[in-house]
Amino acid sequence: MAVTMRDVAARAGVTPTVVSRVLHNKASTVRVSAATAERVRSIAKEMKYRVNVTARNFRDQQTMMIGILHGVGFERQRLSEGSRYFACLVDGIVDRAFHYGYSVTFCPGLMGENPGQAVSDGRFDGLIWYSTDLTGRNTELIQNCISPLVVIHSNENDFEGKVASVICDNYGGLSQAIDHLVELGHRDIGFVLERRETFSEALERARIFEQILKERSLPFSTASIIYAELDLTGLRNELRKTKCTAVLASSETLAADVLKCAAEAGLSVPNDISVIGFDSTEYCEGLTPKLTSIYQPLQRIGSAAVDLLMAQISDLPLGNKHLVIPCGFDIRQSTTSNRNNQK
Amino acid sequence: MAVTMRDVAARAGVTPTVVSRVLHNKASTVRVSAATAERVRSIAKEMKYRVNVTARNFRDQQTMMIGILHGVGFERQRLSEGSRYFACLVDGIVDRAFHYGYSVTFCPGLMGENPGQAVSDGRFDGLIWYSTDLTGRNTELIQNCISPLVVIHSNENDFEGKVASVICDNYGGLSQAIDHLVELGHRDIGFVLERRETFSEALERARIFEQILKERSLPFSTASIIYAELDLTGLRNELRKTKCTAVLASSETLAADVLKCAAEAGLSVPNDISVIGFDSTEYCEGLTPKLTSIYQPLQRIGSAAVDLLMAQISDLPLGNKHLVIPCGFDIRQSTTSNRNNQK
DNA sequence: TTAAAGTGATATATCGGTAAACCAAAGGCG
DNA sequence: CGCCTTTGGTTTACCGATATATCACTTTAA
Repeated sequence: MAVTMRDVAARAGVTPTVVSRVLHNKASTVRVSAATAERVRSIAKEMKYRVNVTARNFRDQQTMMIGILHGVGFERQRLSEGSRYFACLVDGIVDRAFHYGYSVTFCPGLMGENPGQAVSDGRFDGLIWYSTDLTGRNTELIQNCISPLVVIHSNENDFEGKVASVICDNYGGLSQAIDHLVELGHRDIGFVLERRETFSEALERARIFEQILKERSLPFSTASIIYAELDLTGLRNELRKTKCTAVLASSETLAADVLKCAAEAGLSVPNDISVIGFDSTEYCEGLTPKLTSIYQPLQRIGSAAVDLLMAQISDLPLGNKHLVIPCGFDIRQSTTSNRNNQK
Repeated sequence: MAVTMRDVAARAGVTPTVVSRVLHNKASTVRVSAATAERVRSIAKEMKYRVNVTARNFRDQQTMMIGILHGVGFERQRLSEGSRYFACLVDGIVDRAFHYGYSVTFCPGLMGENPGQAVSDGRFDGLIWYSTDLTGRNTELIQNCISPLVVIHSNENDFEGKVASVICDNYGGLSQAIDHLVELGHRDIGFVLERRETFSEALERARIFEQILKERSLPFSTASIIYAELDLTGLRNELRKTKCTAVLASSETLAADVLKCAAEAGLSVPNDISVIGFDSTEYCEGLTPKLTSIYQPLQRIGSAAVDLLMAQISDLPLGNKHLVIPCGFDIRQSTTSNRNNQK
């Protein structure tokens, strides 16, 4: 059906080997006359020859394919934010992989299996494991994986340093936010968390929040963590009675809820209370007041993971196999009001 | 490195052919003694043999891989909604493809190229083209594509009926919403659109909205389309002066804006004005009042596309190659207030 | 007793590309 | 003139799985 290298070779009156050499510029190592090369090239073009990628990959014992392991349906949990997280991460991964000539494939079904299996099955050259659940059995599977693997996560688990990983610098991000507030004169700072929160990342952030307050010798008590129920009445009351003059919210939508409740409670943002969110999408710009936010550069996290993976696949010496990507911080109106807001 | 069929065969004292037969239950067509079969099976298991997928695919001249063609960075446009659209669609596609034993791969770089190329290159067995931009050159490329291809889109372009496609029944969805409003006694119904909207789907919905109103002999004028700027002041005024007693918003976030502006304008929802959004995520549940919404069953759209594609790949006769997936409609408080709200 | 039918396995060829080894002819040099 | 080197190729083998053809050896039927 398709035009093969043999077809081109026949028409050019040479052997497939010559065609292969010409078409991949191996002329530097092996000798092909300029005339022959030109002839082969033009015939190949004329016949619209294209390499059969599967054939080459088979021969080279590679796949030029990266697998993304992730849980099934995780994006249904927190639809909007999870989806964005997913989409941006994938965007970063796909983009960078493409740059290396690699494609990216999904394999949700493989989650929970031995992750290296898919690689040794010849499906992928390497894997990116992306999940918020890095506990129990998963930890074990990941640690024992002998295939090229990079884990993208957010918690402290470092798999005894064995597994390459990309994490986001929540500590740095929160530090920036808190320092920003302190500079503005705040001392009583709260953290808003959803009561139903099982999302480990939010809990992790709350933990780090506490740590930083203590490091800065800022007041921390049980009252520093404010819980929001699905029904926002409670949050409204909490805000009304809290002595915090600034709060961080564990997510963007939660921050939006805080803004809403503050307004309902008759509190002016940022004059009565300053608010900082997590994740800085255009959504922040649409809120009133515009929301100051810490954010994770998701695309960069994705591309960094690919870089780490490629180093493993190519057996390059990789300097640091545990990348910590700094968080971004966008200052907007919810902490600075009518001063200039950056960006 | 990896255990091959030859290794297993050698240990079992048979030829690779026998191993192949045993491991794929071809015993029905070819004869293998029960004893040999058992021996081979246990040795294969003991040696942890797994087929080399690339090798088999090469031999069978297939890839067991579906490619998703989509624009680069489209999800940056309307971050939250685009991401969700993307994530859910992909979820549906991946899930269903997996069910057929297929994997799904991204190839953003191929958008704009001849889509069939990737298939004839032996990269994929078929393609799903997913884009809001199905105009101009893309139309031509799609029409001339000879490879298995399914297009997921929303506009009327049917490519002369040549190309298999999945579209969402915007007409049906909007009809339900409008009929729902009419049943509640509304006659003056508006459609809220972002002024900056280039998102063809929203424009398409506005067009259908107009059509349905006319079919129902409901009043339609230029005032029936309400434009929202990024700054919501205008929208607030529009709502204040509109004579519409109900509005549809072209997206979920826009509907949220409408709720907000209505509140600011002193209008009670749904008593003074009823609001219906597009897309029904948990976000709708979090709004006050909870938002009645039309929605696209994105996962289903994705899986339907895979079904169509598989039929083409397997050369099965496919009954209808133009699937229209019905929209869902969730009635909540923003149209019915304190009556029972479904689900 | 012998040909036909059945059983259980082997040998071969192939998918397309390419590295490695090999080789014929032309040119260079003492 | 004979030997060595360079040039420009060709031959061969292989990656792993598997369909197809083939082949010994039984068993059965006439």
